[in-house]
Amino acid sequence: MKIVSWNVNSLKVRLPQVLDWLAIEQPDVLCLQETKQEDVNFPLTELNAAGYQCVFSGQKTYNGVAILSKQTLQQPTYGIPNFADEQKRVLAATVQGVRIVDVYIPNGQSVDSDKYQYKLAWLKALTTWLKEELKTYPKLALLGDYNIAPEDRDIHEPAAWEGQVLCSAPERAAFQELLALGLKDSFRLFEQPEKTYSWWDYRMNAFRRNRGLRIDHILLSAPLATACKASQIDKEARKVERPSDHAPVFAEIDV
DNA sequence: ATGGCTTCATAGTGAAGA
Repeated sequence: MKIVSWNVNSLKVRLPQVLDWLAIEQPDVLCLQETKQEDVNFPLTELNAAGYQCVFSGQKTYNGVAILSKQTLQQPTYGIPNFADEQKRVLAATVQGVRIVDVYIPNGQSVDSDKYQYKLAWLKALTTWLKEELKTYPKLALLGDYNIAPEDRDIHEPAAWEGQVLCSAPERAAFQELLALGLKDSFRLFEQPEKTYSWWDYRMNAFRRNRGLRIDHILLSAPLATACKASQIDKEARKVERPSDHAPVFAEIDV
């Protein structure tokens, strides 16, 4: 089972790229973030025609998540239960007995902002929920844009980013709390090239200079981590004309 | 250099992203 996370930064703008990419890569499951599209405008017809079932939760302008799957999507959940949030950032569904959780974790803007406090509270609510979810679904994959670079090796210039949002100690501690649930970072289960990132700023030729961060992740519960055969980041998708600023992140699991 | 670039909502600019 090939599962992928991709922050597309507007599904309206990126739909042709997503369709081209699906036709080539043929993942079993694709989790999208930042669709920035109300549900009434979701391109269901096009994606169904491409062979994918969909669940989606969107809003105008910001946020928005969707799960695309070749196989039947069951037991969909919208948002974090018992956590009031106007922002559409979470979707879960079961595919072939695997619980797929798609998250667009808040950016946080800067460590001294209200949005940063919202991010930390949000992460706490996510962790509390997943602890319960894992009891129901031992085979669980948490995919998405985490907006957290877990370690210095996930940053092109750690000194410049030290203590900044996406890299701060409380955010990294929150990431460790997710790992403490028994989840594994699929990317780090394997030997990886140095300086591999999943996001590059649109400005300052950041992609050409490989000035990036690894902030998109696929965490796997123990039974899935054991069954994981590969994980990589598809940098090619960032090279096309008018790309998303994020690249797709892959994990391949024997299920 | 507190900018750089892209998107959205909107009709000239501002917010937000990361």
